[in-house]
Amino acid sequence: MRYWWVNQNQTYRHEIDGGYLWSPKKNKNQARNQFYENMREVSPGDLIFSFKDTRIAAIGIAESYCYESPKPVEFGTAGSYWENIGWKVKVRFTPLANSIRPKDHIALLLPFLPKKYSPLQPNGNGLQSVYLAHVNSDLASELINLIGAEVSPLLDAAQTVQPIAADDLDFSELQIESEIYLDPAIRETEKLALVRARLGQGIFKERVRKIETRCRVTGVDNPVHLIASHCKPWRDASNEERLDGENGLLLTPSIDHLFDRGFIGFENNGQLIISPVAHRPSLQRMGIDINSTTNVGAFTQGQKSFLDFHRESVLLQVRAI
DNA sequence: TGCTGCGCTTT
DNA sequence: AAAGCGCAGCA
Repeated sequence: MRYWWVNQNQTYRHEIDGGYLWSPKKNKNQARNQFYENMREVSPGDLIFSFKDTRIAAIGIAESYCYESPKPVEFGTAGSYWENIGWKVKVRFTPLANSIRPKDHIALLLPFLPKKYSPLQPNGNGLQSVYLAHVNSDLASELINLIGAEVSPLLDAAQTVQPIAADDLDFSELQIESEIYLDPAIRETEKLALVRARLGQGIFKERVRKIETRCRVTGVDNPVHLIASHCKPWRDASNEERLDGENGLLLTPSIDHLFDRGFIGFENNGQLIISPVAHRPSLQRMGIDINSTTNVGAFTQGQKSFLDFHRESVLLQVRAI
């Protein structure tokens, strides 16, 4: 289990009631933001300290991994400068009776604050620049001690969390699909091709097959068992990119799932990347060698640019700068 | 609501 | 070095 700290002054009510965390992917100026990147490394069962009005007002238990999701409409004017597509994690929050004020205990906490990306200033005040900060286990123990007995049942609950799937991904894709159907500017044949491309079939798959011959991970080469998986996801791509053969890999269904949801990825040199949040035993049962490094071979120039997007925007891993 | 602040990234 | 940015804190 890992521990996190979330600043929720502006969105506390929405996120607590809605049972989620949401962040943009990038700053307004497209700069990288470590506190948004951290969303990608949350796992079901992680414990989240919710900070609001100078206090830790609630504790959350993550119930899903991170996934791409549109900005919640209920935010209204809060964070109006945030881009429309961001990261979401499902969380069950429990408000605290003893909502401690970290500043009152800063002498105790100070030794455990990290040098970088700390959620607190040395004087105990919060920081506007923080959204989701990592909390090391020493700091977490101190906070849990200060809050007291009401944390125990939450810690127990965290041990037995049943991970929830990212159900609103389907919803937003179906929304895009109906927009395609209604668009008079798209020919009927292309509409069909675009819809089939979402499922990794049709013209898109035929185009991918001109570049790829087998599942890079399992080696399966019978097209019956292969799905054309998008490197730049269908929901993020332009219509042209949705049908671009360079934007696809032929994968068996379980590998397609792992790649689509960011549990695995590929370096441009062909090296398989395994996300730190992935459940290793499951990956092994899906036929991935988790004990040694795997190289799946070279990619074309076009594939590399789509794989850049996948690592940057889908893979559940905080990348080095 | 607006003013000040700090830690971080980018130029 | 300097500017830009952000789920803070305070009046």
